[in-house]
Amino acid sequence: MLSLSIYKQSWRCQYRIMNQDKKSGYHHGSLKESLILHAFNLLDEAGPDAVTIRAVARRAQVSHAAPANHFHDRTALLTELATRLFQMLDADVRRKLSEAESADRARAYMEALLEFGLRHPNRYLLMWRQDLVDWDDDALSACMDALYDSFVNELANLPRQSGRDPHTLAISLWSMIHGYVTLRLNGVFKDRSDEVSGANRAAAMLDLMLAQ
Amino acid sequence: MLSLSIYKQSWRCQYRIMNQDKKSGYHHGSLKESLILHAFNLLDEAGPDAVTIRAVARRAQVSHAAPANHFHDRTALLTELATRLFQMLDADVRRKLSEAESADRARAYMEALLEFGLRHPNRYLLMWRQDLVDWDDDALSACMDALYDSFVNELANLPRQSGRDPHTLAISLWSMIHGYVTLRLNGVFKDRSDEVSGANRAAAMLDLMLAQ
DNA sequence: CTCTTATGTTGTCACTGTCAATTTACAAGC
DNA sequence: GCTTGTAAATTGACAGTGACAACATAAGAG
Repeated sequence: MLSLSIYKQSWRCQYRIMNQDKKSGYHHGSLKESLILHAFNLLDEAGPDAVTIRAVARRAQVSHAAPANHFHDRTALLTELATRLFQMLDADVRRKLSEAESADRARAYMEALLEFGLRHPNRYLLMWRQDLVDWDDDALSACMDALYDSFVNELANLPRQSGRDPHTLAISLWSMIHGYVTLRLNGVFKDRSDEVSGANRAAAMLDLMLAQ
Repeated sequence: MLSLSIYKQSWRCQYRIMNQDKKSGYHHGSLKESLILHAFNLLDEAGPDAVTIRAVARRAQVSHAAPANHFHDRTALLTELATRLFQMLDADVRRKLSEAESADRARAYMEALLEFGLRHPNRYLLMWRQDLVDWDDDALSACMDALYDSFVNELANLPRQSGRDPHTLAISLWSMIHGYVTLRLNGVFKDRSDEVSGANRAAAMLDLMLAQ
């Protein structure tokens, strides 16, 4: 019976790997992750509004009510996506920080935020859609808090900015980058004032704020 | 016959005034304006998502398909709202400008934007919802352009900023205020760092940018 | 008075989120 | 091995949405 149990176990494992995305039988095996995967694809392809419960279920080749077992709400699904996106952003920040020289650590934060937004427009838009995402969710707000707190910390350690309130500086910088990305993704700067390279514009903006 | 025409004209006028919001007979009389009025009410009460064609039609006491005669789309209705909101914002800016001293004219712009956003959260959110509003609409983009251009103009005339690129300065300032308002409306700064008064925080942020 | 057009009406379709009732798979206890 | 319970999927339904089509009526022009 032991061997049987082991066999079952390994079969289950193989089943899960093989059916990462396909259903063979009544149960899916790893539906939750599959739903998230397809939700991200839909998000990237067609924006937050396209990420409907039923569309995601269709892509996972599963009935329209199946996702309810894993996500109570549509909001719950989108909040899960947003939480993971904040984690991805955090990873980007850490990568940039590890490469940055000590003087440019604050800049690395801002650049990570900017690049993330410009590289994945729909993902960035979802992260800040208050009406789609539950900001009271513990996991989500924990990710947000961690990101913000480490940024404030970085700014407080900046030698030249010692006289300034780090919160004011943090909120100013964050607001500026976030505002710029948001306006740009919304097409406001489309053809205005040769808005070719967001990175160049943002660099000039950061110069305005940091270098003095 | 001339007198008849005049009589008809005045009767029509009176009819329109009397039935600003009520229908008496088959035709409404001034449905388009009534729809816009109720759409603004819905927007203020419950946000952009609550402004559905059918909900607006119900409030105007009219059938669900009636609005189609005045707005081809839901997008068309929301674009009309956004256009008017940009005009209101423009009026606010002009009012603030007329009160401002010459040194603080750029600041007046930013304060108008900030106050508009914090005073009318749902209106502000709608104005920047790329997925709900048609940014290629001529009337809308004309309003946007006028607002931005006059702001750049104001910054270019600032004596102390003569060495800087006015576009970079304009985009930086606009992005910062827009980002701050957006993040604040989304509840990001809810209890973080004593975010009590948006005006105070914003004043400190503007000091960071302008006063040096 | 008649004809046209603008502005309403009802009805329908496909889609959505959410719920209820049902069916199946899996695991644990005997 | 068999039963039993629970997790995870199914179908079906409901109300709400935007959009369209077919139709009705009112207003105005000739």
